[in-house]
Amino acid sequence: MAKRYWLFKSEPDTFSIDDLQRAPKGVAVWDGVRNYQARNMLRDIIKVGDEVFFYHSRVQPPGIAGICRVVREGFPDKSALELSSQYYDPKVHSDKPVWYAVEVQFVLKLPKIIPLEVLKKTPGLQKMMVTRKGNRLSIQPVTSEEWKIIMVLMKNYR
DNA sequence: GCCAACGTTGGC
DNA sequence: GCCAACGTTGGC
Repeated sequence: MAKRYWLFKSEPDTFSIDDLQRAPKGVAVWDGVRNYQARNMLRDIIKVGDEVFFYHSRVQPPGIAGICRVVREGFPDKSALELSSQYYDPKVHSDKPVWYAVEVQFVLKLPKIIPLEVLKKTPGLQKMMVTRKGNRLSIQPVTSEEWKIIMVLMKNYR
């Protein structure tokens, strides 16, 4: 099976690449995803070893902040059951999970974010979800071609 | 902080 | 099952 690549969005005020780097062993649960399309990818498609661009949204500038790797495949997102969690979902019961999480491990942090504006201008990246207007999906597939292009771009940001 | 774009909800 | 209303995302 060919290796898969992804882009995960996070608001750094909630969870940033620095938070991931500081976590024990650089490992953290990627939870709180409450969108069915993203859920399906977390539950069914994303596998251990897949590589992920860590994207910071709702900051200036938004863009790719680093890389992480999937170390645990889809499992029920417990935050949906926790009343105190901002991700609590009253329609979820423990015997029938609705939402799923994965675990990721820190790989690298870029000294400088690769801004969305640069991604938009880079040939070969115009079809990426993240560069398209109005896209809100927080878990996005990235093609191996796009991954390669961004890895080359990255040399200017480290 | 604004607001366009999108996903979800719920009345019918 | 349609679709208007609503809530959320996220760039700007």
